[in-house]
Amino acid sequence: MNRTYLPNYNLLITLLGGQSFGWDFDGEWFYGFTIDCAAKIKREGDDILWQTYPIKDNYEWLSKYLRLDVDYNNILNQVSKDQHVKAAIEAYPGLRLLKQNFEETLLSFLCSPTKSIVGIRQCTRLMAEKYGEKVKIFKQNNNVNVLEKEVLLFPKASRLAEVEVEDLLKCKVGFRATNIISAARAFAVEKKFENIELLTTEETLELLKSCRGIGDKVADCIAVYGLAKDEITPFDVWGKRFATNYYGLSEKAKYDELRQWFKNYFNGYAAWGGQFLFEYIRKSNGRG
DNA sequence: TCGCAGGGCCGGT
DNA sequence: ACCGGCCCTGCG
Repeated sequence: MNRTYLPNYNLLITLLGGQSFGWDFDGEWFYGFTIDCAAKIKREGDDILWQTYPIKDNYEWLSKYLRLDVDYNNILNQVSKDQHVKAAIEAYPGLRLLKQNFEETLLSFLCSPTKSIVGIRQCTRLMAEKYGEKVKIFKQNNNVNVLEKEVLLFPKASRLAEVEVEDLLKCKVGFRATNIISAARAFAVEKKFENIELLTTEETLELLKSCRGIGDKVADCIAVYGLAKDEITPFDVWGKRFATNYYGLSEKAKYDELRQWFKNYFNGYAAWGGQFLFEYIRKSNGRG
């Protein structure tokens, strides 16, 4: 087991808040499956205890996924522009943004339209069970490694590219099935996203939106949670609510107007400001 | 039990 | 620029 000093990092709301869908918390450990790694993490004071599977002690993976390189205090200063954000930071101290694997983010957010977070989590689990690679997780008993559980990783695009629609429908993805399969093919066969990390944010969004099933909102989610594009934030129903309720934007404002307004307002850190506001307004409306 | 909304998107008007 | 339909689930 590894120990890493990591104060001011709210694992609960960051891992389970709706950025990612593969984490569970049993009251002590967070267990997660992603496309390339399974992990367990536990908070202990200012430290976290953690392990990765099947590649053990993979700090490189952990550091990238949790974005341990960001200057968090600077980000908080940058986004603390008004009473609403300040209240949200107060309410959810240590909330962070993840940088997930792009392939996984692409495929999991294709499951998201008109679904609740609970529903998306269910889809990703069913897809992992059906198409994912199996990984064994161990725990230590008296210095002996004992099998703790087997988890299934999020499926690869190359696997999803070859499944039948009928079969994928068993994962309760509904009308999103064909979109998921065609995006998986675009990724794995056409190599459509090969150079996506080199593109500007605008180019990235255009490329994503050229896929069936990816509109403004899903494109933003993939860009923020999978590519760490910090200067934009996704606007779902809750995002539109904080835009109108807190900042007086029109209910009829178009998506691009919202995106541009918050991009300017948060000066390059709209993703962070928006994430605080999203959690804040959502929970204050009873989605605890 | 039923109705509704859920981290929307697309195609027809 | 608007609007209904989509496949299904959890929740009041």
